[in-house]
Amino acid sequence: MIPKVGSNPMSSALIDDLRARGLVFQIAGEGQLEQWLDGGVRTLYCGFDPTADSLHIGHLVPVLMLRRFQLAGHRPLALVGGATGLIGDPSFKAQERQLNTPEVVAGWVDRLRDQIARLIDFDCGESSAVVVNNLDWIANLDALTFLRDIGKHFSVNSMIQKESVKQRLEREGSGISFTEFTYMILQSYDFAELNRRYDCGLQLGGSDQWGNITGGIDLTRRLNGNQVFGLTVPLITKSDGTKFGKTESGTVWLDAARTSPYAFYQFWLNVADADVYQFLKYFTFLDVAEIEQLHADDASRSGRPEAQGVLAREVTRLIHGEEGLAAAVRISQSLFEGSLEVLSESDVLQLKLDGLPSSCMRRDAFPETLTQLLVDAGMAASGKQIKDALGRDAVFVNNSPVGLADNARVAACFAPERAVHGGFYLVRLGKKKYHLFEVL
RNA sequence: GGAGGGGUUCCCGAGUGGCCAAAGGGAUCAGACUGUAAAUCUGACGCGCGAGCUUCGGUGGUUCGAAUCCACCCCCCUCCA
Repeated sequence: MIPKVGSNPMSSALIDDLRARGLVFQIAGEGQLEQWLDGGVRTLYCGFDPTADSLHIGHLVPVLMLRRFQLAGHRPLALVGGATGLIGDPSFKAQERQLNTPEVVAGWVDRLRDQIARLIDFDCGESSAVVVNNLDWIANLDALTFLRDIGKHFSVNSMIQKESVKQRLEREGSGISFTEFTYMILQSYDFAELNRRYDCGLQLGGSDQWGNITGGIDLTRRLNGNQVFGLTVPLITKSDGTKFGKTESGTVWLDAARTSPYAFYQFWLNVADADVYQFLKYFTFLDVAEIEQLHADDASRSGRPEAQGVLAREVTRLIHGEEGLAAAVRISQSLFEGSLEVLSESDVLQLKLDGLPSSCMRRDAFPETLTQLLVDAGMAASGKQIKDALGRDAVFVNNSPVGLADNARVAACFAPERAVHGGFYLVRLGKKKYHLFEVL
């Protein structure tokens, strides 16, 4: 549940809470930021560049930060980088990025705006959020104005000192184009412009944005004579050292069409014990004390912790709403806890609608082998893997085990009398992979 | 422009004429154990149900036979100008 705005009106308490959650990595203007926040309703912003048609869970912490500030009574601006997305941020990137066409980027901007809009409140009085697009002030910026009025404030000497571009400057083989090198200037200009237009005084970002944020702070002081602040959140890491936000099937997106609510829910449900309490602090609005209590309770009990379930429900509800959460829970329960026989026909159809991987085929169009069929369905990368699973009795069609001997007997495995509700077959590979086949 | 080093299967990295679909490690997939964890152990890991087919920067060549030898080309790294 998203708490109501104004539930935590004390701003210095906000920073304390953020620190307790481990959400503060660096602060520019340390010491003065708290006072500034305590002085009234403040405006802050965080930018999101359109690099795809959806945000992914890597973007979630900064978006939720906007929400956290809003809950504390401040006004968040969500900036979508319609202009900066056309340039490409070089920060800590190993290589020059491929440019996307303006049409494509514009389409992505719309998608991101819709996604962000669902997570912050646009109708809560003076804390109401605003979505802005830097294309509005950068598109018509002419070269001379840019060079004389903005560029003059930047020292190349200091720009090349920034850690975020250092490796690109020093590394042989992969340099940096002038285009990407100027990215920092555009983002800095955003801050100054938002300060001028909205009296925005704080920029949030990931730790990789530190260089761009301090650049904006300097420019705002020079251009507008105002002192503004910066705050970065830490890079989300996992205890096992692997990259956060990726699964075997790739990035975990916020868009339900790319990552189903079921898959999304499962992602959080499978978070390691060593990470789950920290993630609860990062990704939910539960009180830190509440999370600590949950941690203590889990530790005092043997068996499976409850934290993953709490995390999965909270975050899935936040992103996909009560309906999305209900769908995810429904599928998870029927697959992992219930038995398939008890599913009604509408339940089976619902599994499909709820995002369980599924495919439809004609009975007379079966491939020759199960390996082929399941690879085509995307259940494994190669027939070898299916073969291995078949040999270990790890494949089930509607809960009936099928083995290596059945490989060439596809029709028998999918015999009409084995179907559920006419023509449905739920194939399980291993413990967690499911695929629903509808055979006509 | 000159001198040297290097490009191997998803990644790192061995391999310098047949025993090589190519050591070892990582990642990944499956099994056991569990909690739809972690750790550990086992198996798989170019493609193919199989016969078999296709790989070792590229193109040609030598050879009964090449990732390994030769020629040319492309790319990367280090040092010197």
